[in-house]
Amino acid sequence: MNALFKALNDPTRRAILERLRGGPATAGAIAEQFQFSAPTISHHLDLLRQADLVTSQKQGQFVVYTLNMTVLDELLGWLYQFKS
Amino acid sequence: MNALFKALNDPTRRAILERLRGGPATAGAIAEQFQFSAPTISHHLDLLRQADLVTSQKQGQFVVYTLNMTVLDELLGWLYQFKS
DNA sequence: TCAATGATTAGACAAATATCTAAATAAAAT
DNA sequence: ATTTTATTTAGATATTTGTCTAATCATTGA
Repeated sequence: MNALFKALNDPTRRAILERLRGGPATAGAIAEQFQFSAPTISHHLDLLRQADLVTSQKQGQFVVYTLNMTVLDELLGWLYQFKS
Repeated sequence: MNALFKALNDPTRRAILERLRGGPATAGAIAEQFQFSAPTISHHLDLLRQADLVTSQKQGQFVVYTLNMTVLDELLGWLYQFKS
């Protein structure tokens, strides 16, 4: 839960998640979208993976990142306790 | 949105929100629940208020904090874009 | 085999964060 | 009036965080 909130507490990482809503993408393709350096984006992707918000598969020299929606259920569950 | 995620990115603040689920409470009553100093809790309450997750009313020398659930809808809305 | 490409790791640094103690403010009680 | 109680503000400090450049690793292509 800590890693989840931590991962979401950054606009760049949230933008990456929104980008992945449109389908999986390589680290490089994701990085192109932002003004930050590739290592910076790589670090953001690492934090997203630590939170289990994304998964990564190596395909040749590329690394493909995919959104993992299941962990969001945990968050939704936490939020729903406040709705009532 | 930034202030919201920032406010949620701390276990103490999340515990404060859960505490307020049981009803409004004074700053002192909230602080008693934790090992941190009163100023520290006051600061956490300030961040929660900045995110509009709580409201505060002064009652005599006390300050009563109340959970504000409406802002959570914004968060739920953001999350739901990923559910489908 | 060697060079190029995609990505991560390592290390540095400035900015933000969580905490504390001490001081200030404000209301209540003596 | 003075003291006590509730809370916040101010200032300090150690830790965490986001970013960068340089270096490394791994795969592909010449």
